[in-house]
Amino acid sequence: MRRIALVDANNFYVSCERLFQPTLEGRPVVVLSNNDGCAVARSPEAKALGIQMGQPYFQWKDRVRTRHIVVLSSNYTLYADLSRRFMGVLSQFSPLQEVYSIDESFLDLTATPGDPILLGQAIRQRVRQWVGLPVCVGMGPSKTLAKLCNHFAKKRREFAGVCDWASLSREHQQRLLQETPVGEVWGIGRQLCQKLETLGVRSVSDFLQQDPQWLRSRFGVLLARTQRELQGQSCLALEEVSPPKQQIQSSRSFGQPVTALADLREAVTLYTCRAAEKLRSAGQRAQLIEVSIRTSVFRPDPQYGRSIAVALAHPTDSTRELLAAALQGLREIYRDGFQYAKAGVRLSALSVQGTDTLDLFSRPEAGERETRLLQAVDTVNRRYGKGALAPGVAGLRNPRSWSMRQGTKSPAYTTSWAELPRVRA
DNA sequence: TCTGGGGTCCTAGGACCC
DNA sequence: TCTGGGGTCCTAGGACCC
Repeated sequence: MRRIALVDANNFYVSCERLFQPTLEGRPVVVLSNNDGCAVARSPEAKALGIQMGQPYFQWKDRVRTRHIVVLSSNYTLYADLSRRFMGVLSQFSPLQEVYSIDESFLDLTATPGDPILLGQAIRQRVRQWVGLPVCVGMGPSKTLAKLCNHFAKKRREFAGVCDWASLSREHQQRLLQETPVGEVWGIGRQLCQKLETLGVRSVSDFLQQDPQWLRSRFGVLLARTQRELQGQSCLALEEVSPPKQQIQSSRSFGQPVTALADLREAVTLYTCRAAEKLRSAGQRAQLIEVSIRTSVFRPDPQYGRSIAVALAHPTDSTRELLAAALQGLREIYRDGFQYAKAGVRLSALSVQGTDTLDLFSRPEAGERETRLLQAVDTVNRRYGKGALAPGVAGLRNPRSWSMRQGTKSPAYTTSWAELPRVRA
C-alpha cells in the first residue's frame, strides 16, 4: 500500500507575516488579496471573529477598529521565498515530491521507514524549527485521502497535527467519514456539493455509498475517480516534474476605474511584458495572445466586457511582437464611455523553444539580436526590480493612477538588501 | 464607494470527414 | 412521409483547485 503525505502550512500568508512580526502572534490577522479586495488568509483569531475566506474587505472593515484586527496587503515576494525554503526542507524526507501549490506539497513516503505518526511529527518539527512555519500532515493511500487526513489533522485537536489513514481503526475511519460534510473532499466544490446535497448525499460516508456507475453518468468521470480515491485506490499519480504550462496569464483589477484608451494601453503593455517574461523564463513560445477588458461585474449599470484572440504568424517569445498584437487587439475591443475595472492578457498555443516548426520564410538567425536584447532586459529587471525597463508605451508615471491598492504591505524581508529586518538592540 | 489572480480539466455541441 | 454510423477536431462554457 502506498503512503502519500500532504503537508500544508497553516494560514500560510499570515504565518509568513508573523515570522517577521512576532507581535502578531495571538492577534486576529487578515491578509488581503491583490488590490486589497478580499480576505485570503486569516489567523485562527480572525476566523473566530467570523471573517470568511474570500469575503470582501468593505464588508468587515467596521470590525477592524473595534476588534483590533491587523490587516495586511499581500506580499507575494515574501511568501514565494518562504515557500521555496519550506519545500526544500520537505524534500529531505522523500525524493518523491510534488509541489502542489505555494503552501502545500505531496510526498511519497511509501519507502520511508519508521512509524508514520512519528515521521509526520518530525516533519512538523523540522519545518517549524528551520523555516519557522506551522504545518499539518495528512497521510493516506491516495492523494485524495491524504488531503482529507490533512483536513482532520488541522481541524481535530486529538490528532496533534498529524493524521494517518492507515493507522486509524476501521470504526474510527467510519466515524470520521460520517461526521465530515462531502464538501470537504478535494474535487467537490460549491456547485457539486449543492447538487449532491439535494440528492441526499451529505457526508463523505453517504458519498461512498453511491453507485459508481450512477455517479459517472450523472456527474462525469472526475467525481467517479474521486470516489475511488476515497476508497483507497490511488488514481492520481504524483507529478514530480510539473508538465509545461498550457497558458500564461497576467491580469489585474485597477485601483481606480479607467476610462481612457491611453491608460488601458499602459496597463496592457505592462501585463504583456510580465506574461512574456514568464514565458521566457519557462523556455516557451506563444502563438496566440488574448486581450480582455471589462467593467466591474458588481455594478448595476450597463456592463461591457470583451476579449479578443490575436494569432501570431509564428510562435514567439518576443515582447515586441506580442505587444504589437496585444495593442492591435485592444484597439479593436475598446469602447469609449465605459469605466473599466480590469484588464488582462493571456498567452496560449504554447510550445517549448527549439521544437517549433519553422515556416518557409522564417530566418532564425534574424532573431538572435532580439534574443540578446530580451535577455538583457530580463537581467536588468531581475536586478533592479519589476518594470525597471519597459516599453515607452507603458508610460513613465509610477505609481499610475490605476495601480492596484496595496495599503499595508510588509517589507520584502528576505529578498531585498534594503528591506532586511533589523535587530533592535 | 469598496468584491483577486492564475491555473487545470472535462463536457457538450457543432463542423466536418468517410 | 420515411434520410446512418462512427469518428476527429475545435471551441465555449463550466466546474474545480489554491
